[in-house]
Amino acid sequence: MISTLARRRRGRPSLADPSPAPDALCLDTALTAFAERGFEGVSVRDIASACGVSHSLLNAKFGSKQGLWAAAVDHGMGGLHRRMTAAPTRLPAGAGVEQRLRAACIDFLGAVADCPAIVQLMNVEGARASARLDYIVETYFCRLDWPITALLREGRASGVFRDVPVTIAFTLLAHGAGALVALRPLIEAVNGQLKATPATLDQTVEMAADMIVRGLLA
Amino acid sequence: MISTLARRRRGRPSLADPSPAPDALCLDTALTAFAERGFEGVSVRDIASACGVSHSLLNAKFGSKQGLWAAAVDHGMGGLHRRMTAAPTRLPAGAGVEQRLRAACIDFLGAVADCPAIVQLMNVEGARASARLDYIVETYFCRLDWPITALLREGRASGVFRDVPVTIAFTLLAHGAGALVALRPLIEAVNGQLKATPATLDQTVEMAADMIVRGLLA
DNA sequence: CAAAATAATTTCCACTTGTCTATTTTTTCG
DNA sequence: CGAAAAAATAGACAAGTGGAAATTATTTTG
Repeated sequence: MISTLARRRRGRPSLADPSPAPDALCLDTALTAFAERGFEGVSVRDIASACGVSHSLLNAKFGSKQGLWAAAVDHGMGGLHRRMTAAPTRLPAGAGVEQRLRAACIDFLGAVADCPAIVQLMNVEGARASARLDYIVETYFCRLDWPITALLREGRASGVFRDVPVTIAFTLLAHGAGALVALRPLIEAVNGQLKATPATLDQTVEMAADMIVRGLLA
Repeated sequence: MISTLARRRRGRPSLADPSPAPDALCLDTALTAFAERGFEGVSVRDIASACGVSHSLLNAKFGSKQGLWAAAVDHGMGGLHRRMTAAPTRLPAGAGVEQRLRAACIDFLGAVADCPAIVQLMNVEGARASARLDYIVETYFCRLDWPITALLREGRASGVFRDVPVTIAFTLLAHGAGALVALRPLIEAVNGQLKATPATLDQTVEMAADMIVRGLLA
């Protein structure tokens, strides 16, 4: 099944022309659509018209709807992973693991706020077993080598954090605090139609990160 | 829009025959399907054949696909709300708000584990604004009068908990800890294919509830 | 028991879906 | 230039969709 999902782009790379821009637009559009409405709730034609191309082009480029989905997930996951491993917030030298985890959580939630689709996608695909879920997990969650999980392990090993499994702490962060920024339509509706400003969003992110770190302290 | 979603069941109550059982089966099936695959990803025919009736019967009983969705949500929300307000875990007399909140969280997560569809549904519908999201929020989240939110307010007022908005704490519980039991396909895949036993599930629930309560303590 | 009313199914319709096969447009480079 | 190659589009197809009417089965009622 994975091979089916991984096999895409049947055309040829076109040595001279890279032209990555329109592709990225299509993949962003596709990822958002798949994340918000679920795989079966999106049509290739919707995505195509949303970024101004014909549906046949998407099928030609990515082989199938599944191929388009996999390419979109790769695109989004790649961006998130790159951002999470590349730009850690500056901290005073010798900052403890507690302080570093807090900063990493805030970084992570900022990245999710900029691209909520990944969390939304995990919410949608994680609800039931499928070849797509297997693809995501095997491709991106087998080696949970993100900075945050490393910090969780470090803090646990050094006795600063209590003995909480990494999966639990990470899920609380990604799906709990993540929901605060990835499910903004829901949060804003519950909070009474008042749109969240960047300032209140930052405040929310800090509070949520704080709650998680405090919940871990020994 | 709400009137459209709320209007359903055009037939007549049939004075002699209550026959609620098949209806409940259909609504359970529908709720699970809508939660796992999203509104547009489910066909009325799928739901109908899954519970052994014709698709026209569902349309006749609930007016439309939207009506079926609203009825399924009402059914599931009603069940959860009833369970949450009716059966609090027995606690030693004079238990503090911290202990009561921990018990309430565990109760809540147990209810979610028994009916993951509600959390899954909020994950799916909360990702983008829609008439359906408005219906849910206006019908069930305007008055957040669940035991848990009352405890959050009580603990905050009495100074036992820090000054964390109820929305943040509740979201961390419902979507973070909730994901641990509602997104079990994802969690089990990440944890390496080992199916969660009831015992490990209880352990997970307790740890997650513990983390949230600790995160709130002043 | 027939007649009326209700419940449920079958049938139909206009429309959308994914995928495949032409066809047309654009680019490349001798 | 201008032909070969590639990119993009248009069109066709069977399968599936929500909805509503037509039809059959079942129950209620006088």
